[in-house]
Amino acid sequence: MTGTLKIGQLAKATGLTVKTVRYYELLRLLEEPQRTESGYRLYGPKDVERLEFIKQAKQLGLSLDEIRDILVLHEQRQTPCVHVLALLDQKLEHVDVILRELDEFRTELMRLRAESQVRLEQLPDDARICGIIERGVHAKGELALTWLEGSRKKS
Amino acid sequence: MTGTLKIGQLAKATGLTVKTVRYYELLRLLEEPQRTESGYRLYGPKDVERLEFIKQAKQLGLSLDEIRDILVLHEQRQTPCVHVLALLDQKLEHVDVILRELDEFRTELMRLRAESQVRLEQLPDDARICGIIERGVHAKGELALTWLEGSRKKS
DNA sequence: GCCGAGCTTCCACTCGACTGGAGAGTGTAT
DNA sequence: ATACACTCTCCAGTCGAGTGGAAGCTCGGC
Repeated sequence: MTGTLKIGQLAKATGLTVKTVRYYELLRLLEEPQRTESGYRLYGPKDVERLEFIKQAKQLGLSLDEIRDILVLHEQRQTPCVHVLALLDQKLEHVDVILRELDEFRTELMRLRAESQVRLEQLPDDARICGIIERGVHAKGELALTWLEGSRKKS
Repeated sequence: MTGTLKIGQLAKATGLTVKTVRYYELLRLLEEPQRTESGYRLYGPKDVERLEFIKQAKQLGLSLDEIRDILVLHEQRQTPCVHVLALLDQKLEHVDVILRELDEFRTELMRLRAESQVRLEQLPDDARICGIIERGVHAKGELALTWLEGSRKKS
């Protein structure tokens, strides 16, 4: 119990925000911390470690739900590694599918782009709305598209 | 104005739901339709065409906002093709970045997986929480990860 | 005259991982 | 004594593209 940190210090130490730390507690990713008399949360090095773990796991593409499952296994003194390995295999498969679809989609976009540049010169203005789009896309890539949409939030 | 369709028929014709059609109207992707005396929406072939256009554009990874912009250009009798071409170039660049990051991430996952399987045999139980995760990830792939997260909704 | 399908509006909810802000209490430096 | 930073709880909002459902018209057939 050396080094009791208040939430702001914990946040700074881990590079998260105070809000995020409290949010993780709400989702039971962190155990309920000790409190001062006045109700301030107090944290120790184990909490720093735990948050670092969570950050790493997020980097691996695990959801907070999945991370909590791992943490629960750990609390029950089980070794979550086998579980984690299966999870990673799943992610890998997932990534493979997206990679394949995205590559196909890329090819499609390239094709469309190349074709359209020719067309812009040849037929300037007889398309209904926009000939480029109306020429359409033949790749299916349901999954990849969903992700591309999702990606807009950060771009 | 031949072939006036009610909303359900339009939906069936385009493979969308009634709800979605009304939603697109709300977002001003469709013009306000004519109504019957009793208030039912009435659509014509131009609307079918417009919805097909929207579907195609979505397949190309455009957002409803982007699609509306294109449609507005069209309504102002401008040719949106040049605009669209720029948009597609942007998408393409976007996809390229994701592809690169995702590939890097895949490599990282593979490495971790391979390493971990060795480790599972060698050191069954001395990790803090889960050695696999704690060995960490060295690829950065901020963008790719965001998308992987986004992808969970459909999986 | 009545049933059911289809239409209307309006409001709320979904998903995930937060973020923003109000209003109140606490801790510390001047 | 007071300013200011920090903390507390609680509620609501964000993003995008819809979906769900209630309450109430309307249309067509029997």
